[in-house]
Amino acid sequence: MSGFDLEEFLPYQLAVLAERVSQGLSDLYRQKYGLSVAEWRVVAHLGQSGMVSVREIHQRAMLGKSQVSRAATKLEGNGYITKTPNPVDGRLVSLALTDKGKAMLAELAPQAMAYERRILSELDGASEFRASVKRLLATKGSFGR
Amino acid sequence: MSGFDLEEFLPYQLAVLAERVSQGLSDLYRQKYGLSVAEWRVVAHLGQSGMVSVREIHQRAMLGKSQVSRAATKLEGNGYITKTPNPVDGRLVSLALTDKGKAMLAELAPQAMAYERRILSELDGASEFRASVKRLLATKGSFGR
DNA sequence: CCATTATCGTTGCAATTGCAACGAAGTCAA
DNA sequence: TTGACTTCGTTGCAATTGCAACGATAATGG
Repeated sequence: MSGFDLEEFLPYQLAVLAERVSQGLSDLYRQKYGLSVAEWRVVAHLGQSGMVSVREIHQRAMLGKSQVSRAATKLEGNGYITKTPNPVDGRLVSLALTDKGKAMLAELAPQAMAYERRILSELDGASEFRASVKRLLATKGSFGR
Repeated sequence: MSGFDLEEFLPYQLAVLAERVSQGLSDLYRQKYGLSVAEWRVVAHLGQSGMVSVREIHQRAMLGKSQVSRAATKLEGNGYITKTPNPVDGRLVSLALTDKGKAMLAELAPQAMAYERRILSELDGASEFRASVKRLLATKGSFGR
C-alpha cells in the first residue's frame, strides 16, 4: 500500500535477529544455571575484567544501574560472585567471581563460543558481516539525534 | 582472564546494536505521536497489508498476542485504526488503518526510511551487510535447539 | 447432530523493568 | 573545616511484560 515494507526495514530486522540470537543463547545458560540475560552479562564481564564496580559494568555491558545491582545481589545469593566495598572509594562496590562462578563460566564460555560459530557458519562473508556490525557499533551515540 | 570477551561476542553486539537503532528510531514516532514500539509495528504492518487479523500481526511482526491486542486497543482509542469482527470467522478481529492512521504513517514512513539510509550510509559494504542479516533471519527457528 | 478439540483475542496476575528519589561517600572551593 | 555539589549503588513505585487461563467461535469426527 504505502511504499513502506516493515519486513524489509533494517531496524525491524535487527531487532528480530538480535532477539532470536539472544533467545537461543539464553537457552544455554538459563536451562542449566537459571541465569537471566543481565546475570549472564555480569558474569561474562567479570570473567574478563577480574574485579570491577557496579558502575563499570553498567556502562560497558549496556545494562541499567538497577539491573546490575539486582543481578549482582542475586548472583551473590547463589554464590557465584562476591560483593565487597571498595576500600579506596567507599561508594563503589567491587564485584568478583567466586570459584563457583568461575567454574560456571568455564563451562558456559565454550558453549557460547560454539553457538556463535554456529550462527556465523550460516554466512559466507561472515568476517565482513562482523566488521559491519562493529563499524556500526563504533558510531557513538544514537544515530538519530 | 578466560578466553571469553563479551564485547567481541556477536550475540551481545547484535543486542546492543539493535537496541541502539531501535532507540533512535523510536525517538521519531514517540516524540510526535506517542507510539510504543508495538504500536509502531502494528501501524507499519497495516500500512502494507490493508486489513489483517490480530493473529497475523502477532506472527509476522514478532509481537506477543497480548502486545498486539493491547496496542490495537490503544490505537483504536486514539483513532488510528479500526477493529471490526471478521464476518466470515467470528473469532478473528480485523484491523485496518483509519484515514488519520494513514496520514500518520504517510508522515512517518519517509522519516523512517531516511533514518535507515542514514544508518546504512555508515557502511561501505551496506548491501552485503543487509544480505547477511536477511540470510540469518531466513534461518527458521532459533539457532540453538 | 452432538461432543470433542483447536483456535483466536482478551484479560488477570505475577514478575520484570525503568525511573526517580534517596542515603552514603567523595570532591571541591572558599 | 565547612558547606554545597557530585557520584555511586540501592530501593520504592508505577508502568510494562509475558504467561496462563478464560470465553467465544470454529473445525473435526463419529
